[in-house]
Amino acid sequence: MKIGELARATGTQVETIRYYEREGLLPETARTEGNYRIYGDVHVERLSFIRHCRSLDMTINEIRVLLRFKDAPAENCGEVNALLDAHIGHVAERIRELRQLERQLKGLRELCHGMQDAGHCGILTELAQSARQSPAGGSRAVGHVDGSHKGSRRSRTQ
Amino acid sequence: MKIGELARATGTQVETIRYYEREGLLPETARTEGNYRIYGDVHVERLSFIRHCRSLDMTINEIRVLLRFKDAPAENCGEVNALLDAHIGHVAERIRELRQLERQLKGLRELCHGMQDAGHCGILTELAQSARQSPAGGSRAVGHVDGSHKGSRRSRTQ
DNA sequence: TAAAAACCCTGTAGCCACTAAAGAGTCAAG
DNA sequence: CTTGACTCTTTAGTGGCTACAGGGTTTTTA
Repeated sequence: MKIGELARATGTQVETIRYYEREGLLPETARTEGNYRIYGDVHVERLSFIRHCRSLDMTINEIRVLLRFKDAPAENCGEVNALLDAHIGHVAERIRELRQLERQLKGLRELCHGMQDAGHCGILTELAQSARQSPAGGSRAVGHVDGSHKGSRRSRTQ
Repeated sequence: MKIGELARATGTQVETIRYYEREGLLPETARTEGNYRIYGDVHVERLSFIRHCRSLDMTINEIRVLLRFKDAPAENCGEVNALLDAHIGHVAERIRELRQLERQLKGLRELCHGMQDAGHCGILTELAQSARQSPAGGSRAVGHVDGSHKGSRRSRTQ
């Protein structure tokens, strides 16, 4: 099959497939005479694996590690468990951070309900105070979970 | 004061201050004879405002809107409330997504507790299945809240 | 059979909010 | 007068794609 078919079979964009190849997640394939990439079932499975991992918000590097184990099935999979545990930890931590952030934002929102002039708006006044400990973007945790933007993008493009 | 002092006064990196100037969040300031930027208390307040907003995970564009209202205090602040409500909505939505993600990851983790060989690891096997509806990176919501990576960075650099 | 449409190729630039680094200039202390 | 701390501008990098531009190839349609 050609790249477009693989894209349709896995719900991936064509450019993304070529990107994964550049990144070494997918192998370089054979080409047709006209220089088109040719894929088979093995590629569908591998790309599904990658996309499934991405839907679980793993990074490309995390996926690289998992693929190494997939490619060497005799190895012990303890490291797979460790990677997953770490990832779960990061997600849990990000949830804690966002909950804290939500509390702060709601507290801020309480400061202005009316439609008065911006010069007396409690929100703007409060925000102008020197920032205290910043819990969301500025905490000191180890995780690698994103801030509050950028999630759920595919919806807008697909 | 010079840029380094402003940086210390607000807990911001020097490069970030210059970046905000380029982006138009901070005004271009007067310079010394030696071409050094000079700042005053007004800049400390404005930069504190910006950093406080960033610590609440607002985007540069959202902050731009808030600054417009700060700069025009006679305007009605209803739009400030609307912006904040939208932001709270995005954060709440990202929390829901991450909770769902956490459930999925824990379910996956249940599939392998032992230290068997990777060829029989339930996790790798499951991940190789065709991806179903992806709830985290692939949902179709409107929010702009990040995935599970990249949060809490300042810790590692400061 | 020829034209049009659909598909594919490579390479490059953009997104966001910074961060880092190169290479040069300025200034204060010893 | 040298050292070192500070500052300047410009450029490139981060992640995970996405979106062109400018071509070539294949398939469909008239």
